[in-house]
Order: sequence, then C-alpha cells, then structure tokens
Amino acid sequence: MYKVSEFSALTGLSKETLRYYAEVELLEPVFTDPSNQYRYYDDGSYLLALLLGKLRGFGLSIQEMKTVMNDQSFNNLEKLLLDKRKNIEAEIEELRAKIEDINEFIESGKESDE
Amino acid sequence: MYKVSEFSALTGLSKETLRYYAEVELLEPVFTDPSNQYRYYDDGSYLLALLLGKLRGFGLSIQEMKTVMNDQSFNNLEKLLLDKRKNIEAEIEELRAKIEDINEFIESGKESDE
DNA sequence: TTAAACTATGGGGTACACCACACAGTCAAC
DNA sequence: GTTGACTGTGTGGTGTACCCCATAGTTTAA
Repeated sequence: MYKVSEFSALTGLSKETLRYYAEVELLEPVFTDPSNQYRYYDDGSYLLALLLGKLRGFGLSIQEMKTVMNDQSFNNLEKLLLDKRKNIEAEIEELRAKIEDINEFIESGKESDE
Repeated sequence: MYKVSEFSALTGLSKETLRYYAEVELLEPVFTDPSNQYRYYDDGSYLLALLLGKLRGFGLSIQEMKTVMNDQSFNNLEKLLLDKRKNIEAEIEELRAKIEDINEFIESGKESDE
C-alpha cells in the first residue's frame, strides 16, 4: 500500500492529479483510512495509473477515461482509441486546410502588391 | 458610420466580440459619442474587421493580431503568418506522433491477447 | 408621446484539467 | 517528545476569447 507521495513518484501523476482523479472517481484509492482520510493505493492502482497516464497522452478526456475504467474488461478501449485516432486525423485535416488558407492569403497579398 | 448592430451584421463579428475587441484595443471604434458612449465604426474599420476575421480563422491569438494591427504597414503580417504556418505544421507532427503511439498501443495489446 | 428597439456597463459564466495555497491535523524518526 | 515531513480539506486561480444577463439609459418610428 502506497501513500500519495510515494504513489505519485511511482506513477508520475502529481499528488493534486491523484486527488483530482479520486474526486472525479476516475482512479479511487483502494483504501481510505477512516481515522485520518489518508488515501492508499496498491499495485493494481499502479497499473491503472500507468494506463491512465498513457491515455491522457493520447488525448483522452477524463470522461472518456472514465468510460474505459468503468468497463473492467476493457472491451471499449480499442474502439475508443480508434475513435480518438479518427478525431486526431480529422484535426490534422483541419490544420492542413488552415495552412492552405494561409498560403492562399499570402499569395493573394503578393499579387496585389505587384 | 455604423453602430454596433449594423457593423456586426456587416462583418460577421458578434456585438460582444466587437465590444471585446474595443476593450482589448484590438479594433477600436473610430468615434465614440461622448454623450452616450455609443461606438461607431466606418469603412476603414470594416476592412480591418474582415482582416481580423480571417486572421482569427488562421488561429492567431488576440495578442498576435494586436501586433499586426499596431504595424500599419503590415510588414510583420507575412512573417507572422509564416510563423503561424510553422506552428501548425509542428502541431500536425505532434498529432501524427500521437497516432503512432496509439497504433503501437493497440498493436501491443493485440499481441498480449494472443 | 410612447413603446419598441437599440445601446452601454458590470459582472458572472464557460470549458478543461488540474495547480497553488493556507490552515490544520497526523505521522515518523530521533 | 519534539520537530520536520507528510496528509487532508476547502477555496481560488489558470488561460482563452468570448457569451449571456440584468439593469438602465437612449434613440427612433409611428
């Protein structure tokens, strides 16, 4: 069982983030000491925390991560990741279009200069 | 001289946005009636407003647009746009890397399933 | 003249995922 | 037993570019 500081160091998630994740019920401590409210995590929490760190890196929102965590079988995970990938691809398309707009704008500026 | 509603309809910028742009000194009315604080815009404002709309679409921040507006010769404009384009390209790269991460994660999941 | 339509101001709210800080209780090592 | 390190809670702040609302004053058309 790890206390927050140790668990924070272990997982790379800040203490505040851990507290936040507990608050929003994304990653809850396995045990909370009723006498002092200290939160304790275990090795299972550790694996989940690593997963969460990865998913955050992929750009999943808290809500999305919650749906992943609420499905112990992780059946939804792949589907969610594929969706996320599609979203990212769409974002890339938008950015590409923006670049095109900028290019056109620059070009039109040059023409009217001459 | 246009009052806000008319000018808003003309430019596509909402009244609130116009007020905000006046507040942050991005696009100030050409005249403010001292008796009632009504703000008035003219055709010069119109052209600037169109430019601002475009620049917003390109993803320029208010601060960046201010630097553009503060340089009447618009000498900085092209440089700024090229910078912006570079930023967008970098963003695209990040997103691509994220997709790669996701792909790897999915693949590794499949392997360990079998 | 009166009512509808317009305008201004000030303030709060939004989304998101935390971070920071003050204060107080608690634990651990010596 | 004391001191320093740790923990909790509650609250406020962050950034960005606005949006929305209530209130109150103003203009305009009939």
